[in-house]
Order: sequence, then structure tokens, then C-alpha cells
Amino acid sequence: MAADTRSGTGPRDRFRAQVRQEVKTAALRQLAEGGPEALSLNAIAKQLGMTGPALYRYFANRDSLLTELVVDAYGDLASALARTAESGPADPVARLTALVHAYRAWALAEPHRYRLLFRAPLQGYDAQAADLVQASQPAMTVLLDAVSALAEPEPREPGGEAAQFRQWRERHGFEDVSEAVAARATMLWAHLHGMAALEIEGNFASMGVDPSYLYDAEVTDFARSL
Amino acid sequence: MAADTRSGTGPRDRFRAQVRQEVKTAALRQLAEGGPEALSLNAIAKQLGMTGPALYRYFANRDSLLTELVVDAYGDLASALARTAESGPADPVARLTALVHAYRAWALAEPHRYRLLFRAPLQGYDAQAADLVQASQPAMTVLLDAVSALAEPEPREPGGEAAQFRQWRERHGFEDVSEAVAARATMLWAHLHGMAALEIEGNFASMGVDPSYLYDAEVTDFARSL
DNA sequence: TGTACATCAGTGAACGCGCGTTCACTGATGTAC
DNA sequence: TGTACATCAGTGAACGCGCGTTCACTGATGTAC
Repeated sequence: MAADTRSGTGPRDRFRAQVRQEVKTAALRQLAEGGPEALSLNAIAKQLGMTGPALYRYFANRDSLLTELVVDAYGDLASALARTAESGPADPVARLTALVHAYRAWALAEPHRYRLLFRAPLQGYDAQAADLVQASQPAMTVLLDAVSALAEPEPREPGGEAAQFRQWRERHGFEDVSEAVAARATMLWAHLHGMAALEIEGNFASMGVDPSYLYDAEVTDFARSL
Repeated sequence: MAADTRSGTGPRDRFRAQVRQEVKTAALRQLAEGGPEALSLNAIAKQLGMTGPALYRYFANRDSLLTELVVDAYGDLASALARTAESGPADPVARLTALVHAYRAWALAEPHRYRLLFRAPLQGYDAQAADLVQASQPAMTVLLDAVSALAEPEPREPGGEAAQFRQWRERHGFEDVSEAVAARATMLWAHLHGMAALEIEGNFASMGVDPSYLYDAEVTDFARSL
């Protein structure tokens, strides 16, 4: 199999790495222009001045290219958030506000990649669910940290909703985060996703509404709800 | 054009109406099984024991079938919500809770139709945006009414975010609803969408988390935020 | 009640297209001696 | 420094498939007299 990711340092390896990158870039451009699932290997190849079969030197098949795009996108989102969290204001509420706006900004800047992340696997596409879940963790970590920095939420009903997060925390190494925080952060994430998804798909635009206020209100309400 | 919706009462018209319905049913089944955009006219025809071109007696083309499915789905969602609102408890908070759970239930029961509603037009698909926006109103009305029944929110900053809802209210005949209510209802809707979308796409399942608590907390927090 | 005619559902062939993927092959490039 | 060889990127043809859509046509069905 020539399509592996095994890497080296020879000139050929550097060439491979560069072409792989060009393929991904072309793929993203294609996703950006034609809607989701405009991703065609033949079209990508043509865009790079090659023929279709040549791509099989670089990727095992269409699905593995897609998977790699997803993993990359998770990484990008996570680092955009991390950058904001690090350089942001010290006040926890202000920091969370900055984070929330960074989330929105990333989704708006690259809606096709955002869709790639949060739409279900397209058809068959088992696509190593484990790998993907793992790839999604770093972004979640940034959120969790920011939420932790706010006041610890009082558990509403002891042993209630928060309990189910125990497994999840342990499985992903978030052991220094309380279950109640995990539960609240998940809620925040769901809210963010709803706002970003609707905005990306144009639902606010068709109402003539600017959803910016949602993001500010979100943090206000969230802080108040702890 | 034989594909119009012009209706009559003769036996032929009744036959037409029935076949149209069967086509839609087959289309939905297809969407439900194969992922989104598994909608193929040829496959639908085969499922009904006809050949592909026969469908053009009933629908002008693929897009207009799709559009009709979307409009139907909006109608279905709206009536599911309306039914809940009418038969629900009198207490406004309890009623909103019931509504929120009805929203979730509809999305979970028919994820393929839910996606049809809130994912952007698939590729070209201008698809009379006006028609679609109009079709989406009844569901929004139910939400607005339920939110109105809670205490009127104090405007946070006079002339702020809520102001932009004036146009929207007037355009859609929601004149008896305050702008502040519209703004808060929109926020609620965005939250609901986020939770439902993530649940449908399996994001909570892959965390091993049951998102039911989100829906209850949503109403609690929402009521508190007014 | 029976016949003539218009309507229209559905067929089958065809058009042109694009897809992912395999395979045997060519020719350039880097590597080892 | 130069030559021989192995590696590997990329091609072109082919496979089998499905798509939406058009067109001329057949045959059944309802309608008007």
C-alpha cells in the first residue's frame, strides 16, 4: 500500500507530504464551493493537474481523505480556541465570552469544515469512530477549562444528571473537572452549536436578524445559571 | 406540464393525489435509510414498481419533490408542537417544558426530516426561499406563544438586540408579540436546535451521555433568565 | 346504453454525465556501489 | 564521479455503476354525446 502515512525525511518523503497537503487543500476548496459532498477525487485530481488514479498514491480511498480532513478540522478549531483562551482577559466571564465568540468566528469563517465536524458520518462511513472522538477532545478541553474557572455550579439534584459524566470524564482524562462542570459545559457547547449551525445555514439571515446578541446573552445567562 | 399540483375531484385527480403521496412516502423512506441525499428519483420509481421517467407526471423535477418534502415536514413539526401546546398543562413553565420535549421527540423520531428542515439547501437549490420561510412560521408561532405566556422579559438594553426583530415581526404578522419576546424565543429555538442536532448526529451517544437533562435545564434556565 | 374521442399514466430507449476504484504500464528520480 | 538498479509518481484504459432528464410512443381510462 503506497497510501500509508508512514513518513520519513528523504526528498521523496518531503515531496509526498507536500502533495498530500495540496490534495487536502484542493479538497477543502471543493467542499467550500460545491456544498457538502461535493468532494470528488476525480475533480480534486483535475484541479491539481493530475488524473484520478494518481490520488491513490496518497490516500487509500475517499473515506480516508475525508477522515483526515475531519481530524485536521478538529485540530484547527481546538487551536483557535486555545489561542483565544491563552491570550484572552483574565476575568473568567470575559474570557468565556471571548471563547464563545471565537467559536462562532471559526464556524463562520469555515462553515464547510464546521459541517464536516458536526454532521453525522455521511453514509456508510464507520470511520474509526474512536479516532474521531479522540480528535474532538482538545477543543472540549478548552471549553471545560474556561467553564471550570467560573464558580463551581451547585449540583441541582445530587446524583442526578451529572452522574452520567463520570464515565466520560474518566475515559478522556478530565479527572480534575467535576461532573457538574462537565454537565454544564456540555450544555454550553450544545447551545453554541445551535447558534452556529443556524447561522451557518442562513436561518438568521433569512429572518433579517443578526445573531451576535445570542452569543453575549449566552454567557450572561450561563454565568447566572451556575 | 403534467406535474402541476392543480387539483380537481374527478377519479383521475384522486388517483394522482394518491400516487403523489406514495412517491413522497417512498422518498422519505429512502432518506431515512440511506443518509441525506440518498434521494434518487430512479430508486423511488423502482420502489413503486414504475420506471424513472414516470415520476415526471407527478413532480416537475427532483428539486420540487424535495421542496414539497420540506414544506410537509415543517407542517408536521408545527402540528406536533401545536397539539402539545393545546393539550398541555396550564402552567406556563410546565407547558414550555412539554413543548421543548415535543420538539426533541419530533427530531428524534424523524431525524431525516429534521435534517431536511435545518440543513442548508443542498447545492444549487434556490428553492423559493420565500415559500420555505413561510412554511417555517407556524412552528415558530407555537414557540412564540408559549414564551409569551411566561413573564415579559425586561429589555436588557433599551433599543438593543431586540430592535432588529421589529421588521421580522411585522413581515410575519407576529405583531402581538413584543420584540423582547421574539429575541428570547429565538434564543430558545437556537438552543433547542443545538441539542437536537447533536443528539441526532450521535454526538451525545458517543460520549455515553443521555441529553434528557439538557431539555429540562433549558426551561429552568430560560424561565430564570427572563 | 353504446360508441367516439380526448386525456393522460407509464414505458423504453437514449443522452451525457460523473463517480470510485483496479490494473498494467512508462518514465523519471533517488540511492548504493 | 559515474554507472546500475530499485523505487515510486503518474498515466490511460477499463469496469460497473447510478444519476436526472427528454422524447416519441402505447394503451388504458374517463368523458361527452
